[in-house]
Amino acid sequence: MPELPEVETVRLGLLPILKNKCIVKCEQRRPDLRWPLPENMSDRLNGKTVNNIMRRSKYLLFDLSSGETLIVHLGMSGRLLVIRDEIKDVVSLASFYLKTQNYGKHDHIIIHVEGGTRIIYNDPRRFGAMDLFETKRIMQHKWLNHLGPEPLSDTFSTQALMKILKNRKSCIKTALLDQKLIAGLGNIYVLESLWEAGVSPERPVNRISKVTLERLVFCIQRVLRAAISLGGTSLKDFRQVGGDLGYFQNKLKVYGRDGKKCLKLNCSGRIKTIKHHGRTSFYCSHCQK
DNA sequence: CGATACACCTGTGTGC
DNA sequence: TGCACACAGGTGTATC
Repeated sequence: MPELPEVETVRLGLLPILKNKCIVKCEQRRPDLRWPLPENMSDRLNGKTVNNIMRRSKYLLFDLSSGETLIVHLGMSGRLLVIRDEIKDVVSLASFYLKTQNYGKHDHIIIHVEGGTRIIYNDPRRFGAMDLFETKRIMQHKWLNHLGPEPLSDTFSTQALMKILKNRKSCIKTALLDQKLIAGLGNIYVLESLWEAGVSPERPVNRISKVTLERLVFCIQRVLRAAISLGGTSLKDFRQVGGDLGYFQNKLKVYGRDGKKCLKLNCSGRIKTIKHHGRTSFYCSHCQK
């Protein structure tokens, strides 16, 4: 679910709350998410300060004062939510106690930060994952070491994309979803970018001109930037850290618009769906070639 | 190596 | 109302 813009939205939301703050307690309400949680996670987090929060692809990287980095992936349904507890008097102390007893079914990990703030990791499907790894070698971690360029960094360009796609035979949609070719795109933003660029998801990568690839690079970056600026896309599960929805779902041009009129200027087509490898593509066969 | 099928989970919506 | 089934933003692994 959360693609690059959603993960970046979470990062930006957590940064002012966690940067240079000390973790005072970590509650684990189950031993695993998609995989087992890191060994002794509580002990390795307690008393550590969050120096910074970075992002690589769809992974959040919490740089800790211990020399380790906490890696978090939200999977399909993961959320990080901030709860601010203000303990001022006896009444709030009582409500604080009540709230701590009142976690939801899928609140799996609760990180308490100095000052009474809690970060809750909630994930119904548990496709998310966490790990702790030495910060100095963080990019060698098995979840990160094969990732392609960040689409919003200067390592990504038409030249880079041409090189990445060279000698491939797959269709462009499959290629753009492949994290080792380009990092951070998922089903929504791949389809939005392809619509914007006028390229069919089924177009074989070896039959795309340089000019078209140039347009595609531009469209990918434009869509991602626009989505980040609106706090990501909330179709179902995604929330910003304060619980607010993102707003980019109101700007989607093809995703989820099956049977509706294509929004491209002067295009008379209708949005169709096709299945690739178990994943739905939305596109307009009239203006996407 | 590249492409594909499947697995991991729960919640929700649809059709009967 | 109940039940079966399809489907959902992701990604590692096994297989050819």
